[in-house]
Amino acid sequence: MNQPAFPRADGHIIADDGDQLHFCSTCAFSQACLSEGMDKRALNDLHVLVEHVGPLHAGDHVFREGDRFEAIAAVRAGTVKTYVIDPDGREHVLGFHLPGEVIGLSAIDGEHYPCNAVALDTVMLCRFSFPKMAVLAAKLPGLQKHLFRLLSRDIGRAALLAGDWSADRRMAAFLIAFSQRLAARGFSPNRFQLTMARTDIANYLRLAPETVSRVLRRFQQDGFLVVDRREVELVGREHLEELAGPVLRQ
Amino acid sequence: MNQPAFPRADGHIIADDGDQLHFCSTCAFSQACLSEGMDKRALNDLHVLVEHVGPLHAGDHVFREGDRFEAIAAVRAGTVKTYVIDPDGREHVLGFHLPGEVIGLSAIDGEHYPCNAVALDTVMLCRFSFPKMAVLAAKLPGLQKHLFRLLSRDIGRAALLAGDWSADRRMAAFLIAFSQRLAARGFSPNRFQLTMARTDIANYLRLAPETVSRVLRRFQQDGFLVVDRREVELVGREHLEELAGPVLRQ
DNA sequence: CGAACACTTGACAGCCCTCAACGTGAGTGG
DNA sequence: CCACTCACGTTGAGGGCTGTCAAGTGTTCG
Repeated sequence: MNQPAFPRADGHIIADDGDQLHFCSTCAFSQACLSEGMDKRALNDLHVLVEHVGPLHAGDHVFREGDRFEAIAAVRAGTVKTYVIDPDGREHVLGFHLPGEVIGLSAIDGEHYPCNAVALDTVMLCRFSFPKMAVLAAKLPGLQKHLFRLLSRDIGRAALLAGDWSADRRMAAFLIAFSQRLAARGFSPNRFQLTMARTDIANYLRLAPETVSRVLRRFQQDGFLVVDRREVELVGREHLEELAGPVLRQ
Repeated sequence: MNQPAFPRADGHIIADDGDQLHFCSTCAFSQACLSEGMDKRALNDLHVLVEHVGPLHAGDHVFREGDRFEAIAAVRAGTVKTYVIDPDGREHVLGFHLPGEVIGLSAIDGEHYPCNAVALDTVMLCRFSFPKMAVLAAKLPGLQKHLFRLLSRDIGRAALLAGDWSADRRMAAFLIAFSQRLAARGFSPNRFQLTMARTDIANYLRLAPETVSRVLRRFQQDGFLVVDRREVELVGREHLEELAGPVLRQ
């Protein structure tokens, strides 16, 4: 029996709400814990740490730069953008976080969050006190290993888009990576909604919004992509993958 | 009594060699362990994991992309460069690792190292089996916490140079960050040797080698810097820090 | 001493940013 | 229902930063 803890977010990507005895199926931790053969008691230890948060609405902040770091959170539904504002007032987008992904990891080293996290649409979160989770990780090798891997993965991910790639390659890499992450959660890989504004994509890819617009138009003219406002369809996926290959190292 | 396990690397930055009972004073782990009040037995547990490696010479690889991941390593002396080669044969430098810093963390998520690591000069390492270290981390909360922080720190560091900064800002940020890291290990902050080639700096900063050369020349003309081959002196440190500020978020 | 390599310097071009104007769609209030 | 507003997105013109290409200089090492 599934007893939602919060109202369902209409029209937004969400898998399930979990309940008192089960984790959300898309939870960043459930897989790790189940596959590591945790016993029921151990699983329950982790489960009681979960604090469901939400729904947050577009523009609501999950945390702000400088807030005291206490918890990491797994996105359960919606999209979260992490960003910083530089001294000139320019926004730098650090990442977009989809259901099943974890935010707040970069705050572990320090007392405070080093960036802002804002909901781009209706967002539901599973919040975990990090100190408590660390204590539990010492008792559950599977959980510890999973945390290490999550952290390690983000190091590699951050290095990805850091290369000096052309606007075309960066845009293609963004689309392919977004598609792959959606597919991993069971959503359609070739037709999906971009939940963020062009400006956000631009600030993430280190491009001007105008350049994002122009590249998307050219992709469409060349027949790789169909764009309708924020909805995209990857028609010529092979070509996009070829462009993205060097960036994503695939 | 200090009984070196390996010949000292002449002329290269090195603090001490550690011995059977003590860690190297610059070791990435010793601080954490000591400050967490580990008992002697615990400290010894960690100590027996250490495997001293070296000396490696310029051009020797610590590991190569695709090698099976087994261990992380703390640099004890010298400089290690991590890099990947893209399909077009271009080299992308992911980072430079100075004494006291740890390499291999990005490999934790996966069976194999995702990049190459090569010695730029004479390098000494302390090698730690990661599986064994993880087991120990479950017993030593201080060690676990330290590992989490090391990983978290690298996420933030990777995001730093990812921004779209001018060549001047990137170069200044590189110099200031390098200086700060040297200073943290007790070396001179304002006069030091760049242990890597201009091309390496360029591949790290996503610039052409010619641009690196031109920016350094201009910095010198403007009186912020004195450059003699690979030796640099930060004369106008304030101005460099001002340039680097937005990049380093300081 | 010669060769290979690292580095520097200059000329030129191209990618992408900036600036500006316009189009478009969603939400709002009359 | 419609006009209005405003944010978002698109399109065009022009320029600047930095990459590319080429040549020359300096240094190291066999």
